[in-house]
Amino acid sequence: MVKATSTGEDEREAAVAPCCPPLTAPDLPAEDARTMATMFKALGEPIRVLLFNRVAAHPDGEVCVCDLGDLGVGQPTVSHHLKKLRDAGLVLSERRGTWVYYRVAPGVLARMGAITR
Amino acid sequence: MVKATSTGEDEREAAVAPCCPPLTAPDLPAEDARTMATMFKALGEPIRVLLFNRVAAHPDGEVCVCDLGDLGVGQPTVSHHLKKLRDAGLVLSERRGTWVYYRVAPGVLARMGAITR
DNA sequence: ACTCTGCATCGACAGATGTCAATATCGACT
DNA sequence: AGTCGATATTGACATCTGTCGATGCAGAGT
Repeated sequence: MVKATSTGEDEREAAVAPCCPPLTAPDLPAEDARTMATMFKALGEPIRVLLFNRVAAHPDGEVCVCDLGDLGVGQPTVSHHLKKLRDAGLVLSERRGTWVYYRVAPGVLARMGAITR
Repeated sequence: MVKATSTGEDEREAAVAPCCPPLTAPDLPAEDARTMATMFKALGEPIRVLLFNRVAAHPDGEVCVCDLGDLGVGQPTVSHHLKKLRDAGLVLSERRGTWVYYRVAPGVLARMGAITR
């Protein structure tokens, strides 16, 4: 039932919605600029880039948080960054028993690929 | 002679360099993560997305700063954001007489397109 | 030399952000 | 119920960031 860990309900960060003409098309609307900035901002941190990479590159399409410990920061910090990625709409999380799994939100990779198209 | 307005010489922001396997490839090196985060961070602001779009989408391949005034913030703020884009290696600037022109730095669009490849 | 115009820089300030230690929460298992 | 392990949340702190007004500076034109 993939409940997307409703944690970020009080975080109005304008998640990464349907979204956006290419960055190189004329007259990008201000609203699209905000949407794109939300996505870029979420990835504007080395640790979050690494986290997203671990999630996106995993063969199973998802990663257990318990496998994300070796990034040089503490557990609360990892959790904090995962929340940022969630609030930006880049990843979804699901609790299964003791562990929590993260996956890339649908459409995100496609939208990234469309940035320069 | 495109001098790239040497203003950002004291800003060690690790510009966007050659750079990087796709975000979706396994085991992204931490250094590449830092490089990519630099790029994302620079675009993690609505006004900078708009500025970059104005530059990237312009038919002449460059834009005069004098044509970037209608973004809802003051002139010093526009200048500040342009500097961020410069320091991140996303754009180059050149003074010609009274005006300053910005263009997308070579290779930047290609690297953006390669993010999901 | 003086003035004007375009853009960059400086100084200040409020608000956002990354980090950690401490604590809470949620499941699983006795 | 009670404990334990895995994540999330809270509170505090230092640092970073966006914005503005004021100022500096370079080129053009008089």
